[in-house]
Amino acid sequence: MTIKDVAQHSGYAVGTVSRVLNGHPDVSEEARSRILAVVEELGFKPNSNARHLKQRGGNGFCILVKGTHNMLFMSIVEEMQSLIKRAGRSASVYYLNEDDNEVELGIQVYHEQKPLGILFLGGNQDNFKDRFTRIACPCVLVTARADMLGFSNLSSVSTDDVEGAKQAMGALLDAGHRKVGIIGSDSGEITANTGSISRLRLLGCQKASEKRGLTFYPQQAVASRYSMEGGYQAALILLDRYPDMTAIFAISDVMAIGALRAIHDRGLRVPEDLSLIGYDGIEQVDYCVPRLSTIRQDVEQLARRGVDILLKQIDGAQAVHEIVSVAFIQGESVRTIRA
Amino acid sequence: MTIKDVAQHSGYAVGTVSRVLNGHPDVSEEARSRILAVVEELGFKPNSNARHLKQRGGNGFCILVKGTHNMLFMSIVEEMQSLIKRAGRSASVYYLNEDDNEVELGIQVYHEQKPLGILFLGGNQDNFKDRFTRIACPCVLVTARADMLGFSNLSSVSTDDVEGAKQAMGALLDAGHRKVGIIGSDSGEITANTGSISRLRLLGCQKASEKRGLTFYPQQAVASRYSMEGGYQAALILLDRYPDMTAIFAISDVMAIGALRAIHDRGLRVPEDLSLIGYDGIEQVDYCVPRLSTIRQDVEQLARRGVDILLKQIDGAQAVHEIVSVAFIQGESVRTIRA
DNA sequence: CTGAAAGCGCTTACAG
DNA sequence: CTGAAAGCGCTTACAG
Repeated sequence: MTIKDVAQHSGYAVGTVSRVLNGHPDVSEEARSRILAVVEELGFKPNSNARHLKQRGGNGFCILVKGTHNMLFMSIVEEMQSLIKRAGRSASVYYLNEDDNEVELGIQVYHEQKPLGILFLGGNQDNFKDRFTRIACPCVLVTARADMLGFSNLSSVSTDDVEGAKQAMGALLDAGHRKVGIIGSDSGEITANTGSISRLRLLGCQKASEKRGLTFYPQQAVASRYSMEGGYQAALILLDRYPDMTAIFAISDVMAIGALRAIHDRGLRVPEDLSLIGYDGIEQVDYCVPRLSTIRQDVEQLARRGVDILLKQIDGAQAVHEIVSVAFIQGESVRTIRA
Repeated sequence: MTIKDVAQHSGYAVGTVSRVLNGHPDVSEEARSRILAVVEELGFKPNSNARHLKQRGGNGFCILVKGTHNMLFMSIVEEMQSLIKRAGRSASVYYLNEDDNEVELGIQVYHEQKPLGILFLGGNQDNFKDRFTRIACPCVLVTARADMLGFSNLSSVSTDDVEGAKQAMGALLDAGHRKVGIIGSDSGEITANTGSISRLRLLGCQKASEKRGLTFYPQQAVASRYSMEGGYQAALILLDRYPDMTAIFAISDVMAIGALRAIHDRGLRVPEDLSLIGYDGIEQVDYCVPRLSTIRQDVEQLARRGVDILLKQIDGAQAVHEIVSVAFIQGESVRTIRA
């Protein structure tokens, strides 16, 4: 069943059928209705491979998600899909592991699907630096910054990780905590010149401390994967290492949830014995006992701005770099202690 | 950058390049290495549209996931992706809401991508009954049954929902509970002739009760969405309705997690005041306080069998219908009470 | 407004 | 083992 059959059945040439199918204006009403009738009758569906071969490229978006168990990303994907649908386009989603290279997958997808644009949820600066030049379609990196990468076809929408962590750490410090353990994901040098989210958040911790005239020791931080199990293990390490610790800041909620259980398993209680604060604002924190305090990333904004910017870029706009604000969410997991 | 460029640079004809690219055996080692070197050097990527045009259809799989926040499905998808990759194929994933029609999306995807096969994670019998005939490629429905649907290109891999629920309910009854509330998703008639997972699980509850000479009242069950919030609200309703209830069985873990918080908010404790058991075996139950007892669905088996069956079907095998066993996982959320 | 024809980038019999 | 050529199903200048 091809366009040729439709041509035959309708008495028109394949070119005319193609024009009707693509809604070109220069076709007679008669031809249009006759052909459409045949299409309907035969149940004809155009072969998209053939179509795209000529049109050089697909008409959908790709969303590459780094981290298969990341609840925050899940929510963003969901939101993005409905936005993309509303814009009359389609999207296919690819997942990859935290440790895999999203840019390599991007290159592959770019060539296989020839998408209109790609949305990266999460990403590592180094991967982009190395190989992103291989991707020539409009792209947006979401939740991580890309401004200092300087690619003309790569925008970014991120949250202010330094500020968010500053707020989280600040909340603990202001509640009187002085011995704060941190569950991070990366124990490299703390600097703003790197895109590592973990480091940016550690930098926020440092700033919050210094602002209050306190010293921040990078050694307070333990590395962990972005998972409940990772948080669980990291919390155990912290508990062993710092017996006088009174609070933990986990740089993601899933880690915090793991930590919550670890603390419980050590016979301690949150917040009575130990305060705990997470980061991300995933739905699940509201169902924890105690409800976790956290820094909420605005899922809706991240999704909306990401899709919006990509759409504009496809229409020829320049790459832009936006930062979406974060908000402190008060839970039940932080106790105020007296000096 | 096309296969033609590679041919030119390597000094071979396009046909030979194509054969190398596709791993055909009848190429000299010399040609192979020379061509591969050029491919590498030029960074050539074949145009999959052109490739598929000839091959009549895509070479990848599609995974349609019903429910964007379903942790169980997330895990299955993850597992499937690595299996598909290992089989030398690719997969793109599409998410749709719990209430949307997966078969309609399937039809769309079927025409747009011409996939080798489609994996449905979750699905509603009625949707399949109505429109599945429009999909002509091999398909597998995972976690729901399709045996009584009788489509020749639709296999299924499911778990024994009746048996699983029977075990869950049985565990509560054997622990001495007599007033058991149920959080389901569907309040229709309980029968085995429907594919509704909720109803099958309710049927399991009924069987567990009757086996012990107890009467089961469908009114014990309250409907809920498959979400934490749904479970939270449903638990509140149950708590109001059955003040003498001593246990709750939620037919999914996410519902159970919501219920856990609801019970806490009513000033009750699990398992001291109320026992609780979930279903699915998602990772998160292990980090709850208390750790939730649940029925574990074998994610790995579901994924492995699903992909396997699809692969075989693509090679011409008939549709099959398999059932993967479930296991009771002992947590800390069920208390034994004396009569 | 419509048709005939070239061409998209690849695969695959068919010769040799 | 390799090349030349036909053809996959569609789109789109180019004529008319």
